[in-house]
Amino acid sequence: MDKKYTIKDIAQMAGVSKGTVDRVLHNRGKVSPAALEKINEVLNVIDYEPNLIARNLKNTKIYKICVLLPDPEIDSYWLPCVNGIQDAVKEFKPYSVNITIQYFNPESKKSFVSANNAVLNLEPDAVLIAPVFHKETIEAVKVYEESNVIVNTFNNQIESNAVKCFVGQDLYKSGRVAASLMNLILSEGQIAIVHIDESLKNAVHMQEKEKGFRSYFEEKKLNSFLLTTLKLKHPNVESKFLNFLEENPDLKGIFITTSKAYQIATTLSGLKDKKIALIGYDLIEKNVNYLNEGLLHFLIHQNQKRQAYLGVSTLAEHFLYSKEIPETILLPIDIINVENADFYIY
Amino acid sequence: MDKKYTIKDIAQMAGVSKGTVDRVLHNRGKVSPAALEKINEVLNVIDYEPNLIARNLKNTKIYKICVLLPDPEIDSYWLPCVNGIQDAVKEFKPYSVNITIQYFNPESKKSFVSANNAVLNLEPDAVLIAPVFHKETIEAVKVYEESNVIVNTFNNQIESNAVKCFVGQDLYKSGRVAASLMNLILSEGQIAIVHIDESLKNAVHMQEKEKGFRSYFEEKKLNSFLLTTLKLKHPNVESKFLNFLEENPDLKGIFITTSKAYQIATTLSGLKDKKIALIGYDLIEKNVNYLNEGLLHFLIHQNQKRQAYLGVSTLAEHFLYSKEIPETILLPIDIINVENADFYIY
DNA sequence: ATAAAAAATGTGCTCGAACACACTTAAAAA
DNA sequence: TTTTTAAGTGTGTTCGAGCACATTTTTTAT
Repeated sequence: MDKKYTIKDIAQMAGVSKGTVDRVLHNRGKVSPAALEKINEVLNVIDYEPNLIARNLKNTKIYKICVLLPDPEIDSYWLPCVNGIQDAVKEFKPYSVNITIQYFNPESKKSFVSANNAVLNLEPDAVLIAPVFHKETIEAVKVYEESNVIVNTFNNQIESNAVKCFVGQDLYKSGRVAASLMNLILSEGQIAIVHIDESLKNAVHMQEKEKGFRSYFEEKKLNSFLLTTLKLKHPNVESKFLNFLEENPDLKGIFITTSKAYQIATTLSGLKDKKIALIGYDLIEKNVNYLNEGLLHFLIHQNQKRQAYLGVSTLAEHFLYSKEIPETILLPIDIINVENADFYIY
Repeated sequence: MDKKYTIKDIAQMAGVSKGTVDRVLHNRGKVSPAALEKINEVLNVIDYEPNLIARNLKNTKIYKICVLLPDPEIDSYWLPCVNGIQDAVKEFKPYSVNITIQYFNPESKKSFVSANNAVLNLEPDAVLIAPVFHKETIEAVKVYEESNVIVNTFNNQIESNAVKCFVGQDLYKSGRVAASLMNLILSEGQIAIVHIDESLKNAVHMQEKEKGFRSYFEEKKLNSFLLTTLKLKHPNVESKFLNFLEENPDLKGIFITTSKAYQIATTLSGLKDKKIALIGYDLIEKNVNYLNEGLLHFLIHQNQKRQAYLGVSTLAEHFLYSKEIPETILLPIDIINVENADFYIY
């Protein structure tokens, strides 16, 4: 019943040679109707599963997968991704899949373009892109498509049907999750939605989260809340935020749409009298520290490590085992507080 | 640089035959110091990774893994586990690993014992047990050890160093997580810790959760809360609970330590005037429905599906790729509310 | 010095799928 | 009927690791 049948077994049972069986299995034609029927009869009775091990043995091609990632030394947000990729590298090392990372400067479009050119020169079979620059990515993807290179993206979504698969999170929903948590901590008052970012690369990202956040309060008709949006940019994050605090002395909660919640927490830790609910994103060390201190109340885990890992592993498994690549992989929106954070940090 | 070296390559480089290289790689002895040195020199320079595909090709042994699981038709709690196992079955079908499930009646120790005997007759290479019956499991594990069968457990932990690996959750911590959420919904009042179970099989399980729950309030010195424990057993869950409600009219919150939170929610849905915070376990359909209705506030996801999957997949990968089996795999304590539940339901 | 034993080394086959190529049989054309 | 072409079928090799066995070299004993 659970015996593993081989092509040779089938050939024997059908009274033909393994070559003929092979032709039937792969629709290579050149098979007489009589032989076809005999073989199909056998195939209908038994449950043939080709031995993937043997199939791949013959395949000496080394598949090349390139990952385009912002340099984590410039923006440490991307560090977990490197770990995720390295996990995949380790996993697929014994197989004929070669994974390389190409870093670029997340503040320089030029750097992104030249990184793409470098990748193209490596003639990869597939690439995984963190599409920080929208327009430039669209163009790069076009070139990859012409060269028959499979493209996966992660973290940020871009609209292009040349992209095979996107790994990420439903940002709108994650904003709603944040809102539901905020509504649990507070029952009324002013809440600020704060966008902190050096560049405005994540504009769409942050907007989606804000939309989701606001939708929750609107839908539930929670009129006792007042939502205010605040944009902060690199050199003067703290000063501008302090201004905002002075102008809004009754602020009760802050939803930070990026991983920079720790910056707000740092500022607030200097003001002892303020008791403000903070919800942010990502389990980076500084955030977790403030979680432990009780200044940060919730973090939403975007699990970039797993995003990056899944981005390449689906590609590798596609090449190795001809697994299908799903169009989108949406990771769960993990709710983290001080009590369960440990289990999400690797 | 990233070329894949084969044993033949190494043999050629070292000026010996592949047989000798093989002996060195596997410490099979019978190698002259001169040859050993030459080969080691080559191995130090290049980065040899044996081709696992080729290695496993020759290995025609079909590994047998048996899963001992309570019949999900008797207790639907175990249904997700079946799905997890079936995922693993699908994944490893093309390889020489055979996974079978042996069901037993979770209310009958006799059934568990006979299931173990049936499994033993199949002469498995490894088993994964849901150790519902503590004493019986310990004894069964002893027998498996004597027959050199690897034993993994999941869901419940048992103390036996004959068990190779446990997959589960930190129950104490999960109780603390529940407490932290309760403390967010309520700021004072009486909270009931409710243990619901047909049999008292999960005694340790539930106790650990209660300990964790209580520890949170004790540690934070939250004296405005009053914690009460309530045990409910099958035939008269509702009546006893209604009694309890009458005797404790000021009850503000309930923490249900099993997956039966929906039973409490059902009863409460009949009493319109009560507004009680509910936190329970497991994303079973009935619970999720009450989550959507707003009667249940939080669920803690124990992810039995993944527990079962990991339980067998670590075994399969151990056999196929000689991966190490970790001693314990602790799954994260996922916090679920109505906003993020979708992403955890498969 | 020669035979016997031991140690070291090399050869060749296996696993299952895939595919090139050789071969046989049947059908169509001369 | 014979030749040519096409259709159908079978054989043999490859992939890399692993291991049995044959062969060669070295060491030890007689």
